[in-house]
Amino acid sequence: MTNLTYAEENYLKAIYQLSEEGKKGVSTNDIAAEMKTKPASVSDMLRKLGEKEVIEYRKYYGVHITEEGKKFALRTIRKHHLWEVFLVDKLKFSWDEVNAVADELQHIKSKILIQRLDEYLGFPKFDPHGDPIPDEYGDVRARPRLPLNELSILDTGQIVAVKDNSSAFLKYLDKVGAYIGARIKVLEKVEFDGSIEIMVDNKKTLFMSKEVAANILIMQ
Amino acid sequence: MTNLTYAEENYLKAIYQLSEEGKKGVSTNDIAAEMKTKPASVSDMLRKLGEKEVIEYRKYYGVHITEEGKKFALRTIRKHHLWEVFLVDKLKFSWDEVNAVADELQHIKSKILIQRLDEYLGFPKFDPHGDPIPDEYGDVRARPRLPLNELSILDTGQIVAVKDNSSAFLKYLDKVGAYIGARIKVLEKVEFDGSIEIMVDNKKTLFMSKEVAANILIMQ
DNA sequence: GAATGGTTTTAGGGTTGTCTAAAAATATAT
DNA sequence: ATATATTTTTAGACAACCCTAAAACCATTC
Repeated sequence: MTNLTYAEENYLKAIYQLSEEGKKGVSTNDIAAEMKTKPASVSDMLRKLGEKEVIEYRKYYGVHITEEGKKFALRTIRKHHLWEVFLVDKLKFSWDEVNAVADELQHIKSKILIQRLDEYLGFPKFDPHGDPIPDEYGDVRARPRLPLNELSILDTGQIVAVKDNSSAFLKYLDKVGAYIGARIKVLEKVEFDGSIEIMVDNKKTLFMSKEVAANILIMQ
Repeated sequence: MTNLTYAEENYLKAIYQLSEEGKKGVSTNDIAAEMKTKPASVSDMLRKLGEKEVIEYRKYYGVHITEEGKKFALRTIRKHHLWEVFLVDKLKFSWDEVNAVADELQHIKSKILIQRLDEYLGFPKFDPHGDPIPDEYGDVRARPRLPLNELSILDTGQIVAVKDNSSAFLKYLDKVGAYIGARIKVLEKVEFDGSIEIMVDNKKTLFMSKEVAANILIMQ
């Protein structure tokens, strides 16, 4: 049975999360940014993770996580989220304080510990940020998805899918930067025509018609 | 402010505990046995801990922990014990399952986490094994001490001091292996003369008169 | 006061994970 | 399609730990 070090667990979790956002192969640079490390270090680690067959690694062509790798990543994510629930529900941490501590706690290896903790917390399905907690088998109870035009002002969420898969529509989304995985926030809704203004990834604002918004699915 | 790695924290905790037992300098071999590692690795680590001034290290002459080092060790011990209480009281672990998990949990760095955990557990003063938990400032609420002859059959404890400090008495204790720090268990009490039979360190049994037992102080 | 036995340290090497600097490969633009 | 820019990988080093084998040291004993 493959055993991963703390660092490997962290990398794998990051790779899984990045690949869930974009759905395509994940780049060395992205991983380096996410892990706050240098691309050279990432290359090194990718080689190791490739040898352990938790990722599929083709030099210069980014990374895909394997089924085995997903299991490991989801296990770490499950532990991270359960500890977050513990910190908020039991120890009265505020939701913005928990991430750093959970980053350490997520590596504790005892399986029975996590089972007991899960039970103690009442088998929670979502963490304090609303992210779903994978179950023991790595299954995730997905949050309901809403068309973007049904959100209210100041609502936030993440683009998880599109209804219209026409190439023209996807091309448009690509151009404006509204990719799958983007974090959005509704800044303005125009009553007259239903068009909205959103903030994408806390970086740039974007206007779109009601028709476009209706085809973008948001997970809150 | 000095920062210690996980391994350094583990060594320091072991050194502190060994030095509490024997009161003299701690030997490289003893540390290696305690840490389940090799003497050569210990030498390496002692050099590092010496540089960080948490121990006083004279080559070939064993080790003394410094005041600074004690603080670190007590902090780790406090965390270890608090997590043990959490595992037993909240997650329903049995007292013999907790040590391995607590060995991992004791390294989690967040100060506020430990404060909140302490509060959540009701500021416990003793861990599930009866060992006292150092407070935030490293102070330990000592357990009441009893003369060995006042224990009952099957009572357990640890030799923490002797009343009679005569060299003859200490020599005798040394010879029979009843050193400070030894774990004892009362196996038999003879009504007639008050003499008792005890198990020392789960290794060997020992008979002693009431007079001798009365001079040995036990912490339960 | 030398020889012996046990303990401790040094020397040298392996793994994990990080870095900088330079080389190699890919992507983009004219 | 070739030059340029960007991304990614390799090379070489370093720190933290651990190991084995050999050397150095200490404490006895004769």
